[in-house]
Amino acid sequence: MGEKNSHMVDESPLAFRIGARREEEKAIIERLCRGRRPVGTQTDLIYQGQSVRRGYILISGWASSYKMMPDGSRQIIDIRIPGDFMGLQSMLLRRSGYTTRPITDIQVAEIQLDDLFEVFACSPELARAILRTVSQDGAAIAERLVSLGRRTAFERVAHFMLELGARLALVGQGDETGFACPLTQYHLADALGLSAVHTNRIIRQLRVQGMMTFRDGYVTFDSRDRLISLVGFDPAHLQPMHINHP
Amino acid sequence: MGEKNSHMVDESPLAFRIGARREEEKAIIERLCRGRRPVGTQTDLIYQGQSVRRGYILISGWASSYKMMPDGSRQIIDIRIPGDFMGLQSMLLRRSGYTTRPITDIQVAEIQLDDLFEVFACSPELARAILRTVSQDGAAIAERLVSLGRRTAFERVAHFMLELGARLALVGQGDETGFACPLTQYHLADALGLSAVHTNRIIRQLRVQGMMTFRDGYVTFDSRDRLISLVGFDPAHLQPMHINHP
DNA sequence: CGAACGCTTGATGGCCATCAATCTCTGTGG
DNA sequence: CCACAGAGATTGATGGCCATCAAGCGTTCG
Repeated sequence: MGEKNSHMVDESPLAFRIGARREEEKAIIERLCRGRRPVGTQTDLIYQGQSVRRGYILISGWASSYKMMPDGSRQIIDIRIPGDFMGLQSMLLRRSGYTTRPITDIQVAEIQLDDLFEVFACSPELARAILRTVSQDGAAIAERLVSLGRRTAFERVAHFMLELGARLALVGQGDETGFACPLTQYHLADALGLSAVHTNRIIRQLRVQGMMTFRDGYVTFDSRDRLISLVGFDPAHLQPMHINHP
Repeated sequence: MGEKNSHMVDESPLAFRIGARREEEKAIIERLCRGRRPVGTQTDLIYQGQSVRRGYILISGWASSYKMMPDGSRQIIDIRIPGDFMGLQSMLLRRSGYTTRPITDIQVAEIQLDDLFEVFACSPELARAILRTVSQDGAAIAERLVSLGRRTAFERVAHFMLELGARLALVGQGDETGFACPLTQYHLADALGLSAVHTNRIIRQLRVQGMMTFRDGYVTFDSRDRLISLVGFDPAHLQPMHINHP
């Protein structure tokens, strides 16, 4: 479970995720993550349209980046979990198109673009590993694009939960039996392009069919293998990484 | 039009796009793009599931990257135009989740990951500019995620065409009156999560309303301003770039 | 204790998928 | 030179998935 790995997570989910083993590499990442600070759920880290050039590494807690639509509806671009980069785009582009807001209370490390380039200069291997995590994040978004374009509501929910479980496992939180999940059904709906009402029905359907239970902040895979084959989930793009063993 | 800028496009759409003005920078990009070669529409550049570590810069022509679904349907992740990177993910991750295939005959420059890191080491400014173009590509995908999640078919088609027009303008092809577009209605449908039949109806609707015409391989914005305000298009994330003037 | 939030379930309807048929255009081979 | 096949575009008819509206429930918290 997440318990026994929690010390790794607290210390540096990023190092854990990219498989940094040598002290030297851990030290570089630790320096990158210096100056961590807590942020509450009321505070937007990055605001739709702002032009501040900051990025963050999420140390603990969950966040979401989303876009508000003119009619008041919302599309969540991505759910961010410990070890994820946030705001790379607003660092590089003129403006961020999206708002990033904590879902739970979180801890973040603020990073400057120059810090990243410094890492790139110091350790090409580490640079490669970091680019790889960013690519993984991109692949996750592309995978949800596929979901929204060509999958039914049932498949979307199943894929999303399986994917989230796999990502969490990469940073030592949760395993194939399930994971702690602070999302509401509204978060799910907004991430998957569904209405909250319909999302609720699908969750019930998953529960009734003995596939998956989402209740009281916890997701349980009641029959993970059947679910995986039923919806055609492919975890290929989420393999764990090891520096120097790409 | 594309005509008068065609020499820039042929020489290096990437240099043009990132606003490389100094000869030194152009030379670095030119070296990155050495060894260009043609690829026909029958040949997949990157194949869903392959593990070859290659990337490409698209020099001329259009391509698409997509995922085939078990039921035979298709979701296009992105349409690639000159100046775009292709296959960064398959360079960094273990496998590519998607197939990349030319739409027209194209010219590509094959690049290795080490080439990129070399550029990063040589010219931080250029590195930043390249990362920025990659971020732009990511932002474009996120923007289509929003479309598939929360916009009607009408809005999706309009946004997609406006965005494509803006991206093409960045590499000197087309302008606000329209652009040459080798896509079929099937491409459009597969990119927007729609059926080809419905896509056809929406295109007719756009034409009848005097907003936009898509016919014989050419997109014409009959009333671009009205269309932009009608569907709430925001080109903020597509501003042209200038090295050293971020 | 009332308000806010999240979850749940029923009823109605609309957007868009699907099936089906026709038409044009292009390229190919007899 | 024409028959034919295939790709792409177009339009009508039918139906299903999911949005929307509406109402009620339990829990938390000021």
